[in-house]
Amino acid sequence: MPRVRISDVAAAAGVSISTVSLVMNDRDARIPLETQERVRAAAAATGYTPNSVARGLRMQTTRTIGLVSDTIATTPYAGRMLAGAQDVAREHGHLVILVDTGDDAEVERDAIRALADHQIDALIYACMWHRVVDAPDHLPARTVFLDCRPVGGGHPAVVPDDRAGGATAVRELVAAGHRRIAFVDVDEPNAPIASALRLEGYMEALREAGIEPDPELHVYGATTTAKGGRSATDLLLDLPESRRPTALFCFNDRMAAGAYVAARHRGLEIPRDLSIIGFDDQQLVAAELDPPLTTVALPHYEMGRWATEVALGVRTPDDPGAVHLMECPIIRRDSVSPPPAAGRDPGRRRT
Amino acid sequence: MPRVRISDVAAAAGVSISTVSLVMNDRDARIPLETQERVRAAAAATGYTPNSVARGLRMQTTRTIGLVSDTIATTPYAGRMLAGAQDVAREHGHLVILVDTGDDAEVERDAIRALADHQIDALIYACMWHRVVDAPDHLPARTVFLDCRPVGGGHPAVVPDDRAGGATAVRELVAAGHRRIAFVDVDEPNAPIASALRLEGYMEALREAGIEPDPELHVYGATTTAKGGRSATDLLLDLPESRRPTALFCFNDRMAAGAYVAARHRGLEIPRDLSIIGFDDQQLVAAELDPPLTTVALPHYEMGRWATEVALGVRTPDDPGAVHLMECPIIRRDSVSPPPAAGRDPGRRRT
DNA sequence: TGAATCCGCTCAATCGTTTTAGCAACCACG
DNA sequence: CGTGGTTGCTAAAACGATTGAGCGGATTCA
Repeated sequence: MPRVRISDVAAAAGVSISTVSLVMNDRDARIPLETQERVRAAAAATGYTPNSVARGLRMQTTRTIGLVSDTIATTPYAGRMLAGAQDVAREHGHLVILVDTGDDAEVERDAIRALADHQIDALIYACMWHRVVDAPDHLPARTVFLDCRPVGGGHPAVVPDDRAGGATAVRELVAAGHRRIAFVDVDEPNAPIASALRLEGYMEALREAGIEPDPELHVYGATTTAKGGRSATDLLLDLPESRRPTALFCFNDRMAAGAYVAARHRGLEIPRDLSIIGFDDQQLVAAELDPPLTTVALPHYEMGRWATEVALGVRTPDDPGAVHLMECPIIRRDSVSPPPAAGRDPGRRRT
Repeated sequence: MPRVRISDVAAAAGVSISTVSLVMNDRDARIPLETQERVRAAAAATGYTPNSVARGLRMQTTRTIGLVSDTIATTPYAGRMLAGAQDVAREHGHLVILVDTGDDAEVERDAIRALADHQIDALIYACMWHRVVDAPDHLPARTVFLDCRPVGGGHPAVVPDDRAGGATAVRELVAAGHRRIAFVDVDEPNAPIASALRLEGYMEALREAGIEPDPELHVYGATTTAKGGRSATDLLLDLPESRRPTALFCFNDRMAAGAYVAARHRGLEIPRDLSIIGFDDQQLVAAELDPPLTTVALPHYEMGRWATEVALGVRTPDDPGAVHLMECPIIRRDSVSPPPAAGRDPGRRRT
């Protein structure tokens, strides 16, 4: 059976189409309550709900927002951004049209055009991880960048405060009493921008604590995977005992997982013999590690909310030109403890 | 600046709106090439692309599909289903409007209505994991179920073939020479339907191999997490040596990860002393485990494709009433080997 | 008493397309 | 020269809503 239209309601209520529209959107206070009741009753009886396409054409607003991303929806990393975006959209009666481009520029261009053709009210341009992007030319006026930042600026953007997050992580280790703190970094040809930022935070926190950074303690893995973390950690643990770190700040949780296996292979117990802190708070790895990993969370949900709120115009950035930095909170689990007492054998063998 | 409309193109080309529409959709062969060229040139010059909302109103098809799910997009488990759905949608010029309901029935109802109001061409009702669902009443005619199946039937549905997948896993272990194969199951109050199905497959493969199922080897964890897997595995490894299994088929990869830690705590080496096979092929866990886990993959991507293809009408199910079962392929990594030679000490200590 | 205001509603235009019916000019044919 | 068919295009009616202008009657006010 076909959808019921406003004309059906009008017929049922014995009034004109205009009247139905007026009462449904209560746009005209002059219509007496009795008539209003009649119209509402007819609408309810027929099960009428307005056709959003027709309304979209007339009103020039579709109550939809587009969200293009490289691979957010289809990879397990940043889904919480979507949750934030969707929640805000729902709260304001909007729907979100999602396109994952798989990082293909042509797909992306086509997608943005298709979205514009569909008259989306706003566009969110999102990345899976913090990047600075060379954004396409013809973006809608209402575009906001999520977890990335356009080279030229010109649109609101929100990214995690990786620098501050790095500092937070290192401060946590300092507070536990560590002085020899390593940074397990990544050495990819195009390392993520977060790498440099977290390093800055690391340096900052060391400086704050009056610790002289030891270049020897800044090591690199080839990739951001467990494998990369493991090989980098091996470098550290190969150091003579006195120069070895007592704590590791790993670029991310996966690398931290690799650090766990490197430590375990030498019979080191975490956190007794070695404290480890990660970054990202990836549930599947951080929470499942043994012991569960203390880490700094990427505020994906909050960033998704922020971006959508400004896209919808319900929030205005303090400084519309600037990139909004979102705080990365620390998630305390069980991989950090005070360093082994100086001079004590860190324990070659498990009991 | 406002969008360019078809009337702008018509003016630029010096023809009527009808003509422009006709050539853009090449709907009338009678228009001479010369005029066609002129129109196309004008369209290109002005940068015209048709307004999909207006077209949607006129054509009664919006070239969008709705995808409602419990929490697919926002959790790291089943994102590949989205990838499959999106790829098919894109291949056919469609956009997908995504709503994660967070399993809230009211949100779900509202979302389905909102999608219907937006005149989606088809609806995909998806779940994060294989379930049989009590689907809402007023679903669009074109609805297909993805990774779940409506109690009453009535719509096409696709789910993984968990039974066959379970059999595949166990056959792999049998082929490696194992005879004492345990099933590390889950004992949640409402255990996933996949649990019973994979058990069936387990039984089937044992029977096939002429192995008498040993009830002692069917153990339960409290949850589908690593913790659950670990405690269930402990039960198995507490068994006297002669009754202990040489291989574990774990309900999923996370439980398999738990089995790894249980084994490691007893100094058992995988796969030398104990073979382990998982289910789901969750990248973040299966591939990162040490050694990488052999597992049976959930065909998320293919299911997403299938569902979307039938939703779009480009594929017709062989039996439209039946639930389509999608094959679960085995992913061989390094956690399965032949059992330790009979009588040999399985090795209490690492070398 | 005449003008102004209010009441309760409806008319008709509009949003930007697609598509059917058909007009005017021309040609061919008997 | 009338008829019929083609060619090249256009007018106008949808699609389903929203909304400003307006209409006829009753009431109020000067």
